[in-house]
Amino acid sequence: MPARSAAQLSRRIGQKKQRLSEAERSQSLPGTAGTPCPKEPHTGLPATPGPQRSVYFSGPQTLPARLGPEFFDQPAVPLAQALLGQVLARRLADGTEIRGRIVETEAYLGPEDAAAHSRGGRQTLRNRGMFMKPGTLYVFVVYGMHFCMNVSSRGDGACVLLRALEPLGGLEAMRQLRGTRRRGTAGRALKDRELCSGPSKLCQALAIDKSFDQRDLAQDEAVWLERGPLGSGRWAVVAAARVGIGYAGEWAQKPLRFYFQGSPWVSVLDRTAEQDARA
DNA sequence: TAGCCGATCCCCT
DNA sequence: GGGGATCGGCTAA
Repeated sequence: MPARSAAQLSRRIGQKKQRLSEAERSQSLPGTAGTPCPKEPHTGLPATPGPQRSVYFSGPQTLPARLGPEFFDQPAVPLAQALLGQVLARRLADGTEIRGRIVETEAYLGPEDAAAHSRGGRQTLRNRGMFMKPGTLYVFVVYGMHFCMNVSSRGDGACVLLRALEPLGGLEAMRQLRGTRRRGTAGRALKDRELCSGPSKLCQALAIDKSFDQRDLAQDEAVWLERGPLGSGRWAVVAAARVGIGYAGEWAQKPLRFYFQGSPWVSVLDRTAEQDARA
């Protein structure tokens, strides 16, 4: 199967990625508590101490860093690049807030893109979120058991897949959420690097499931995007082939995956693309 | 560390 | 009925 061999090749490349030094660990941001949502998962952890309300839902004195609809209203490629360095935030039912900096994305361009679920202009019940307004989430099930999270961009059927995060806050909640669905691995704590280094891993770590499909990232109270303190300015960005789409012919080779060069949090490295980026 | 491969089931044709 | 934007355990070296 071409897709499988491409994925395996990509994984081989990724397994060479550099070790994460302890010094590179990011410190957790202070958590905040908010209004629980009845159907949201609980981590079982006590809500982190701090202000009772998130700054994003508090009084007018606080200046929200939340990214609004205008941020998402750009084509898939620039949006995929602009998302790098921004912070994805999630508030669980028990008030625990989880944050991660986006370090890897993939652009899916719409009907002309043979790798996109919207290829050929096909619009189904499943992929409706791809055709909704920029900033709408498109969450789908892959391989029958994993979720992947996309953000729709400008352009019908175009979107950006979020592939990896650098965990910033709520790491213990992430670890717990990631641990609940793993088979036969009770006892082994996941390393920080294993929490969000993949599209389905980050969905697990942030408790993102199908119920988040078609939500508005610019409006939702349980998941939102914050402007990263550093943006993507201090990192070189690698443009590489997308992962796991070997079936897509020439589209499989197009450099529509973007990640921070040298980031230990990226899911799959592409050394060739990195050399091209340096040249 | 590299490579192999099974799990699992939704959604589309 | 079959494919799939993944993950992680197992084995060999």
